[in-house]
Amino acid sequence: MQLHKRDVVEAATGLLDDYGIADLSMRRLARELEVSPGALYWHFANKQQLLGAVADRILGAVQDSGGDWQTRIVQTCGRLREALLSHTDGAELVSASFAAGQSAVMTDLLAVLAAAAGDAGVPADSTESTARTVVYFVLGSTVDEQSRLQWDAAGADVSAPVWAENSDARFAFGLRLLVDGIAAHTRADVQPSPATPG
Amino acid sequence: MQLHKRDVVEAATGLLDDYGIADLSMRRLARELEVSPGALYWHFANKQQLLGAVADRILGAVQDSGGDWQTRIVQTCGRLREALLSHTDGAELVSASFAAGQSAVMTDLLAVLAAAAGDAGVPADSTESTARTVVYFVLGSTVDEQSRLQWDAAGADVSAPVWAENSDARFAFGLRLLVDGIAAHTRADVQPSPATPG
DNA sequence: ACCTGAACACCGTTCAAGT
DNA sequence: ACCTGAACACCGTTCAAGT
Repeated sequence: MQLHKRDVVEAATGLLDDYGIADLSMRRLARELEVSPGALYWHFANKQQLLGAVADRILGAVQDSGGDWQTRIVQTCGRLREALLSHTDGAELVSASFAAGQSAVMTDLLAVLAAAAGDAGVPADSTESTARTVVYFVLGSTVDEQSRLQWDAAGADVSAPVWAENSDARFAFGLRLLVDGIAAHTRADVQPSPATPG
Repeated sequence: MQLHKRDVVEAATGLLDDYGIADLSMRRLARELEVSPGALYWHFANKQQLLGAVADRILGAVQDSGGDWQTRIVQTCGRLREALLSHTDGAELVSASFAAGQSAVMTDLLAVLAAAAGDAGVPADSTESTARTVVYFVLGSTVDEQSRLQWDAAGADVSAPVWAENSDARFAFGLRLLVDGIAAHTRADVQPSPATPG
């Protein structure tokens, strides 16, 4: 029967979960779907685009939450991290798709974070920089965390749980640094930086 | 004559500068050096390790600077960014090597930033998280900036200089957010976060 | 000690030709 | 419209054998 975009993305996600990003190749995916490699190129222009679709599938459940700007940022980032951690190499895949500009959901998330920054009082011409800074942190730290996690799982290291227990706290700390930075940059009564004129 | 590690790294850097990371393959590098592909594996265990050596070459000029903690962070990050931008796909290569734990210089930089955070008054058990958060920002934003830069250079887009003029400011803004966050987290007279007890 | 030659087991992508 | 078959131009890595 006919091959549909959704089947391809689903199979790709399965391959990712079971074998990791290194084994997620167009040829292997085609084999899994029992089609020829060329068939995939009828549905997707190239591998990057297909990976972008997988990224968006992974990020499906991450939407805007209510509350004040701090809550919105913290919740969005927390959900983003959870989504990445729930798939093998999820952080690496989404990170690459984001860098390649192939994830529509990441673009949406950027807008959500920028809006929160706006509500915090960040000047309009800096809300996107703010949002990107937050995203760089979440992606960077989660890639790190996940590579350690998976390395430990493979090696069956005894000291693994120690790392794992700290990773929540590490993430929360970095995120708070950013939220506090946004808050500081926004309060008129605090001079944010010695070099700032006015 | 004999092939030395340094010659290999130098040739790899040349290939990177001239053709980008996608064309920096072990086989192509071997061809450039007029040796067989297998020869490279006498000097380097694998491609990751070789890329790590290239990363460290790129980062050679980034050391610690004097001054107070804010100056040290800002200068270190500025030099890091400059080093990355001065090689084709430099940010992407160093980012990958950092994630793979193959860059000794990035480890040193992390220590420099952690020390600066300590001087700022960040508790000892959080200086590394702080340093990593800063590094995630520099790598993430510079990967972004460089991909836009190189895309514009390839397309000869007229609106390219507009982006370029803003990228210094965008980088400075994100970095200030982090520095302000560190400062806020450190001053006893400012309650960093509503949820913080004590 | 250092390198060659040749192999192994793969890649992404294209495209004429088929149904 | 959708897919096959086969090709093109590559990869990273290993390893017996040579010098």
